Amino acid sequence: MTTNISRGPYKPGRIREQSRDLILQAAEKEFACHGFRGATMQRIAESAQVPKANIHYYFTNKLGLYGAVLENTLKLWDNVFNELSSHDEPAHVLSRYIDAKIDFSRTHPTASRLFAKEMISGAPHLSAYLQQDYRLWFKQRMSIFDSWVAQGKMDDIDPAHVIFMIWASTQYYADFEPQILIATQTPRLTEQAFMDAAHSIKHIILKGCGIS
Amino acid sequence: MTTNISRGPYKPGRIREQSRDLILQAAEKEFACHGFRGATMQRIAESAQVPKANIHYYFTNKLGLYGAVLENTLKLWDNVFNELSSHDEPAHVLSRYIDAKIDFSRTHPTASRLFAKEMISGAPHLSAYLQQDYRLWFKQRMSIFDSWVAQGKMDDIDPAHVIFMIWASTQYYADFEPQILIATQTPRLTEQAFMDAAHSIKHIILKGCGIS
DNA sequence: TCAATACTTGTCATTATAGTCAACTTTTCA
DNA sequence: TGAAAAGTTGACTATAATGACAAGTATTGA
Repeated sequence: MTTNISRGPYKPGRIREQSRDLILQAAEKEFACHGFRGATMQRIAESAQVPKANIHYYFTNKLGLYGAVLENTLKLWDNVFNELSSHDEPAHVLSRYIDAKIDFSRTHPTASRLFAKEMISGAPHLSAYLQQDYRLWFKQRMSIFDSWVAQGKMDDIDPAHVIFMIWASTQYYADFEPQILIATQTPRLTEQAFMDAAHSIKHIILKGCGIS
Repeated sequence: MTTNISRGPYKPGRIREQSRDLILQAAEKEFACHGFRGATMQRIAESAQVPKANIHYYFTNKLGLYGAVLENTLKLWDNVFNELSSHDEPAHVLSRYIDAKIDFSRTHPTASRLFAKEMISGAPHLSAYLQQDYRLWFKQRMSIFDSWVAQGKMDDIDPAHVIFMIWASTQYYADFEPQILIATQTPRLTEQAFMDAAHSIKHIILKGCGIS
């Protein structure tokens, strides 16, 4: 960098933040596509258009970089998780949640894929996260479903499977995009395609659970 | 090998077949866990308990080995694909298909994960396959669904999304096993757990599609 | 039995990868 | 403005990866 024109006024830590973000973005793509082992620092550097040594200035090593990428990604996931709130009718709550999940698949496909790759590999770097917030979240949402069942607002289905079905169906549109594109013979997934998907998923899940 | 005791009578090509299988099995695990780039020939060799050079005797190179693994895996997939037949009532056909898919997730989790990893990476090694059999299969099944809709046997839902939902929901139990185990607080997925999953998925899909 | 074929494997060459380092440039702030 | 801090980067090292090869062993069938 020889100029500071397009960056606004300099503040301490500002360059740091920007460079880190640039590298993190490139790393997310590379890790999502090739996994932890398959990704290379050289390719990440090329993708971010910085020398490889620059990455090591901001991140201790490959694992540290991966950890930072994961941390970034988990923050996004948490936001979507929290869309599934309790203080409402099941139809409304689930509709909102499915919409939010599909929207996440549309706007953050690489984050979804990164998470999926990590899971398929046995989640070796996510145990800490999964053991804490995630389990609590899951437990709480399960009890919401249970109360709906008790109130006769939905069929008596194991809530876990309902949640898994929502997760699976919505993430599919990010993770398995190539398969969908070839099946549907379209060059890319349009916003309309995501809306259609959300509509179908909502129809099947709500009606399938006996929620009116 | 110094003996032939446990192998039965020798026939030309028999050793070849056995050694290839041994290596292919180890390779499937390694590729499923770490992807093409992340897998190493050395680890595959150790897992198969053969010297690395032995792998190169049976397979031209890493890509050739990966191709052989993929080919093996796709044969398994095709068998399950063909479970979705047309000559029956939708409830029966879809039930059978969901059962077959869940059964595949239970009995061939690594095959499922291998396929998932390949898809998430953009399916760089599957284009040939996806462009041929797969598209035809998909088209044909879509028209079956369309006829069901026309006959009033199911709701007017885009069949593509129904198929994607079935694929996503059933494969989830193989691909995202760690997430499920931690959520449900169980050490492993039992056969009963798979049966419960199939039951819930069938309930939601069938009822959700308005199939009686 | 024995030559031909099939299979095995230790060793090596080449390349690719993670990570280091010191020299250099840019930015800050007193 | 100028010294200190922050950031940049080319060149380097050590390690780990793919894959080649030749010398060996086992198996076959005539």
